[in-house]
Amino acid sequence: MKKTSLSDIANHLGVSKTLVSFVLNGKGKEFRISEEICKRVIEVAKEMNYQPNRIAQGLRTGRTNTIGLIIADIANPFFGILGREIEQEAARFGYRVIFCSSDENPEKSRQQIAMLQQSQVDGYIISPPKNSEDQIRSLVRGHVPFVLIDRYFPEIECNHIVVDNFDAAYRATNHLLKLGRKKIANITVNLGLVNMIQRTEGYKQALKDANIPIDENLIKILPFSHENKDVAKAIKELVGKSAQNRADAILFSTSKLGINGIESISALGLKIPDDIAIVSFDNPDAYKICISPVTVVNQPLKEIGKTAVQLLLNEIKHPDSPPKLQEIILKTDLIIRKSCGS
Amino acid sequence: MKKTSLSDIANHLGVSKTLVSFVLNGKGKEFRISEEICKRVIEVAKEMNYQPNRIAQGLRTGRTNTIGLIIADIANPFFGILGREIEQEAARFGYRVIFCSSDENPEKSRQQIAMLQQSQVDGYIISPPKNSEDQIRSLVRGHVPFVLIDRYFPEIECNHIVVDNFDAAYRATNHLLKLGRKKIANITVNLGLVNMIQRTEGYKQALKDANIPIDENLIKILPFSHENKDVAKAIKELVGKSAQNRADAILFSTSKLGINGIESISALGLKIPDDIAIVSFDNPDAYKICISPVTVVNQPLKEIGKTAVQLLLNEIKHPDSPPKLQEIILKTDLIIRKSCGS
DNA sequence: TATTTTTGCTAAACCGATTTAGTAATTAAA
DNA sequence: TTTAATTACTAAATCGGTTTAGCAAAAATA
Repeated sequence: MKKTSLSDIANHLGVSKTLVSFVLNGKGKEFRISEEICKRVIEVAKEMNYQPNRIAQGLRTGRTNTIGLIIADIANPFFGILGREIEQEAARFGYRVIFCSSDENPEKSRQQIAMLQQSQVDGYIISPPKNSEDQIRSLVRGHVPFVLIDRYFPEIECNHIVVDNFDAAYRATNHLLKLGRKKIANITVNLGLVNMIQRTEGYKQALKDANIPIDENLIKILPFSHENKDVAKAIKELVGKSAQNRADAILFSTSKLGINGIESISALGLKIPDDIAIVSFDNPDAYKICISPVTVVNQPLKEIGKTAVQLLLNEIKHPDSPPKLQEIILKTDLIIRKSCGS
Repeated sequence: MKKTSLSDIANHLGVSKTLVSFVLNGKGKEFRISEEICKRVIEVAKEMNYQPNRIAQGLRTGRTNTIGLIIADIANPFFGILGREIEQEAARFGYRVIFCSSDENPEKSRQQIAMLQQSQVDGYIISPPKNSEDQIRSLVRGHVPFVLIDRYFPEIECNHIVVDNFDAAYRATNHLLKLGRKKIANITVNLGLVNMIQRTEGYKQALKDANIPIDENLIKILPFSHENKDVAKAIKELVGKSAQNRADAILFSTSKLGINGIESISALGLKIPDDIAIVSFDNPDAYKICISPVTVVNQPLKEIGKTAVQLLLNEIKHPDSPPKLQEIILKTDLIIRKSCGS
């Protein structure tokens, strides 16, 4: 019942384990092992159900065929779908993925990077939390292959794959403007990361270009660890009875905000889109079946995941090639449903 | 910039790497290394930013502190949340998790188990697809630590953690009966696994106990890889205009079915709960904000995940203890919202 | 004083693969 | 016939740790 090792096969055939290793790595020709022996080795390996010990392999070669993935939270469908794509693409190339949820906590991500480093992963795909710049910089210094996704730090030169958040928010806001909305609010979260900031910037620019003055009261930046009640409060301030400058539309910067927001809007007895129009980033199932299906900024998750893996594997395979770093900015698409009226 | 190894520390201090290993493993006392040297070693290890090579450690000790997780699809929030709990609990005990999505495909799960075996994982947490009995049996034969979650094979004796699906469906159906529904349908999926079968059994039993004859036309078993249109067809047959024996309630056995189902119901212009009441398994966000928030069978995902890890680690730590296998059956709770009327 | 025990430490084997350097036997070339 | 080249293979080092067995010096005991 014990596992079969290279030596077991070698002993069984009366040859050296060197030979067995060569053959099973497809280097039989290269090292001119006779056809006959090659065949026997492969045969016996199958018979004895030989499974190479990747840990031993990894120790010797320095490559583990494993990549480390650090995202905010795998339970969040946004990262769930992204994680799935990454897992799938990695598997295509024979790579395993160790998943880590950092909860946007830089201390956690620091520990996770250390853990992954000890595990000798070949590279990292990271969605870095606020205040993790030093961690990323130390990866750069260590010449460790890695790719950032979803966000990045403008001051650190490194591979990253993100969407054009400015453009996405601009277009979403414009969509609301075109449908006649004038008092457009933005509910976002204080992540302190470029992606969120750019969303609000895009929103502002669209208003500016439409000659609508920006009303800071219509921009609600919630604390990172916001709960339902925080969103409810923001909604009340924007569209509640006592709101002075009632909003007629809301752009939600995340789907978590949007889902909570819709709950609050319903609780206030308001109708979407009649009383209030909404657009949200991300495209969870919830938006397809809710009271009034939600118009969303859809991110190309499949492409982000695939590209991240490909970029990373390219780095891994060419460790000392000229460091032509890649900044990939993908476009989003606006899926128009019923939440903005027509 | 090269990584620090045990030998580096040893050389730097002019001691043996044996000593350094002892000290850093907290065995200084046990092997009576002098206080002074212990202190120096720890000091220097920190100074040189020593990170143990877990791969080398794993090779020697035979334990990698890694567990393999095989689920249907990490992009599915049900498994996303479960995966998250497992990752978190594993991390508490210093374990990493390699995530694999099998897509309910036994060939994929077979490959994934082989891959994980080669990676020398210490144990497995598996949500086994249909027709993977042989794979599970071979784990049993190999005395490999593992725990099944969400489903299991009644004919294979092994650790598993599931919910009482029969009871859950029974109670959900009863809830509909108490609210006066008579023609209750069940839309489920042909996974061929006990969990789904028991849901339909619980549903049937509740009807029997209420002296309502079972109408097989009201039970729609969709193919595993069902799409929106399959659900739409089933819905049409149950509540469409030309339906002869119109259903007045539906129990959805998964949230994927339920979400698609609600879309179809809306498309037909029917109102929930007036025209049709619904109850669904699982508790995705979507159900909280949809037209009429959905009454659901909520599974204790946190507990399933935590318990699975604890059970597994217990197995891993006591490899040859009496194999007192655990069959853990957790209760679900019915969260009552508005989709059944009142 | 001689012997035993304890203290503080190290050498070397080992885990299971890869890889470098090399060797004996055969064949080809000079 | 001698030398060179080729063929078919192997021994041993290596990766970075852990672990077993053991050794020299000091301390304790007889």
